[in-house]
Amino acid sequence: MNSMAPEAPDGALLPVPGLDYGVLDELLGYSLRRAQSALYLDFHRATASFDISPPRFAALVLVSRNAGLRQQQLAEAMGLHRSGALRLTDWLQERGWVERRADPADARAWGLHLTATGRAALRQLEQAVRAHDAALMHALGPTAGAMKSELERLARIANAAAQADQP
Amino acid sequence: MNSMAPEAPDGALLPVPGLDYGVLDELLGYSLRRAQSALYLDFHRATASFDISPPRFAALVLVSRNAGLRQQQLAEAMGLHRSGALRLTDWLQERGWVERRADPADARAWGLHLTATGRAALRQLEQAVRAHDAALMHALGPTAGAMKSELERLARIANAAAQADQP
DNA sequence: TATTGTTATACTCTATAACTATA
DNA sequence: TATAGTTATAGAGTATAACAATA
Repeated sequence: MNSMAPEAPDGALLPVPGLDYGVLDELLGYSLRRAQSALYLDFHRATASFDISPPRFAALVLVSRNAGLRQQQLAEAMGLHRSGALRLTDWLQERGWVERRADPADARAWGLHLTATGRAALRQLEQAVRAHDAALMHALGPTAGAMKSELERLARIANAAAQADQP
Repeated sequence: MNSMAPEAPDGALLPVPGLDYGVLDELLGYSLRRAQSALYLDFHRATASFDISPPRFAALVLVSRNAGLRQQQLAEAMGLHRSGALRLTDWLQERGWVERRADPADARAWGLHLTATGRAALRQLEQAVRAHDAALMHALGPTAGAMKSELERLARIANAAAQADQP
């Protein structure tokens, strides 16, 4: 294996015949985890020629579509602490894909911008990721669109539940 | 915050109004990621009084339902490298929830067993996790069962896609 | 030779805490 | 006083590689 991509799990999170999964088999959450694991492995396969990961890809897209984005905004968009957005930005900048420019409106902040190299990388990556996703939706068949909507609804429901007892 | 639970993400992976998500909004994979993020946060909230995480809970359930499980089998069931199963087992053993006993059939292997403390912890945890999951399924409404089946189908499809070009 | 487990190491992804500069 | 970013540190969750003991 000579890919430089981040380490993927060693194997699939598939039910092993003969093992008793107890409550796990009854949980919606565990089904979601199994699906997430499988999609992550396939994302990894589809982007194996790039040194990328889902959060790195998402950050690249967000910067490309929102030129001048600040690190704090990137953190909010990705559900991260600001220190996490900083590390992600460092990584993208080291690869020459993103640059920090002074923000004219606030001397504390950086505006993030794609470089020409970053735009070229994103063009290729986006094609690979779109193909990977389209293949999955095609294999799912006519219910794929409904599934995507239901996942969005589930995300809203679970976010509301998670925040219900936070201050 | 005085929970000892592992660090949860700082915030929700929710769409931020005014930001352009580009291709991300079109991807089934990103919808799944948003749902997974929200469920993870809610799992964390539901188990905040325990020092637990989804993989630790899954490992505890697997050991409880398959007494004498070997570390290698735990790794396979969870899609991990054997070194990951070792660390998970170390963690469960340090807390006194699981013990390693000599495997009578193979002197290289350990058989993993729940302790009385582990059984008591699992009883409480399983109750909290079941309640968390049932609340989500209830909020989803009559389509919840179908959603779970569709997630299982998606996992099978994506696993097949991921393995299609592996040797 | 192949398998089980261990040790040592490394990298990603996340956090917290204490700090600086600016608002 | 609050916010944007940085630095230093930590820990979970993964991996790889080299090793010992056993099959």
